Amino acid sequence: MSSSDGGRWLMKSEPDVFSIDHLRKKKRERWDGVRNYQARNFMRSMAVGDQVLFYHSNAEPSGVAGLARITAPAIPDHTALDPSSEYFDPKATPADPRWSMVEVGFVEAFPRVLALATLRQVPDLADLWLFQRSRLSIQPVERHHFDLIVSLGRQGA
DNA sequence: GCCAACGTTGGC
DNA sequence: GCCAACGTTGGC
Repeated sequence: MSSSDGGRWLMKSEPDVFSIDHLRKKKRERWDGVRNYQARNFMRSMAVGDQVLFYHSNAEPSGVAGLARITAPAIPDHTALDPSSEYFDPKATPADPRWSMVEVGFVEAFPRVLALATLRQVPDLADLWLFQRSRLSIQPVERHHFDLIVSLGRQGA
């Protein structure tokens, strides 16, 4: 896979809930349950084919576990309208569902998770959003950052 | 399990 | 519209 002209993103998931191996088995998954406006707005700006760093959060170790890509653009997140869903939002309505989700497809898993602690030691990654915006679950990634992380991840760094 | 960071809510 | 209280995220 070479660099495309599309967008590049980092998306976090807790591997106990949904890991890169879950995505590998399912091939595609709807990224529902995002309840943060900034993250939602980034999803709305995604295009099919955009590349994604799949990040394991709250993990041992936390870090980038592999690559995914966007396989369907943002549509309303129906879980916000479902009272039985843990993601139910009483303020969401069919006319204004408030929240969005994209579909993500598996691309590859790194030989091992590229740990956050390792990323922090790479000088060229010093201004990665991940370090400053640690609570933002979906964020854009600069091309040079993305390519470097992919290179390190494939090496099993 | 602790706690810092920070987004959201709600009283005023 | 400010801001204190509260809840959540996520590293360690």
